[in-house]
Amino acid sequence: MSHRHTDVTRQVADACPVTEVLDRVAGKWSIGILMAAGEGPVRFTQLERSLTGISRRMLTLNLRKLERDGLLTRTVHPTVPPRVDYALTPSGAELREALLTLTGWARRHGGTIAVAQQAYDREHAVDSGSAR
Amino acid sequence: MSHRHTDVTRQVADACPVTEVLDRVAGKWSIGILMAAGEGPVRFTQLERSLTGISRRMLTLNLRKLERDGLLTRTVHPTVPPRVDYALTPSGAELREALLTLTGWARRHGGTIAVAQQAYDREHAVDSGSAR
DNA sequence: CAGAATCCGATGCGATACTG
DNA sequence: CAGTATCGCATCGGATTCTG
Repeated sequence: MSHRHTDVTRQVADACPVTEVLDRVAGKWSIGILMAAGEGPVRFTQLERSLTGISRRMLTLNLRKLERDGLLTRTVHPTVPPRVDYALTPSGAELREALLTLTGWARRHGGTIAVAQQAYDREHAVDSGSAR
Repeated sequence: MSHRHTDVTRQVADACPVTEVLDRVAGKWSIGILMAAGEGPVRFTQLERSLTGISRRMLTLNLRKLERDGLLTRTVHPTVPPRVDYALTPSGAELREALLTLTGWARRHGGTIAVAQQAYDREHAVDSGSAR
């Protein structure tokens, strides 16, 4: 992986820096992690339990990515057993605030969407038109 | 594709409906489309030009997905040549508002992130420690 | 406890060609 | 103009195994 910027995507990013930024929140877990980390310094296992269903692999990868983007800090306590705390940076905290607006919408319209989907599916199903 | 809810993910969605909703904004283009569609009724080609770099395929797929979610409407004018207008629904418009908060953050911190990444890469590079 | 490494299936997305 | 259909690569993400 390293630090490639997906060469092609870059051209788009030039015209729309927003897209580039959003790409790093696009993952399946990124947002959840930022949310969970907002409650203050959190440990690895803590996050693992908050994000029900996440694998160690993905947690680590996303954590590293967010750290690289300067959205959260990783503090290693040289104890035994090892202990690592994750906390949002100022930028990360601001992002989390912005995301709250989004999750707020999600809570308000989550049900609405499910209904809309079912209506759509009923209408666009293998339907012979108005047969029924 | 149809309407599978990725059985496993469902369990997570139950605990966190937010995740489920965010999944439909997670794509590379969804957000851009919602933004572009916010300016009022927009035509297919219009969108295609706004979202620099998008392929017809992805535009269509995302459009259909958003329509299915009840976030935008698709109006076909039976003329020749055909003409189709896309417009946000009330839900979609609200989502767009929420996303503005996010894109606002993006604009403020886009540069910050790039810097953070480079600093991170310099520090975590194939570095032999303090040799330098 | 907090990872790193590897394997592998599922999905995203782009390029291209065809259509009403 | 506004799609649809098919192909193929790249990335995402899960399961498993090994380590300091």
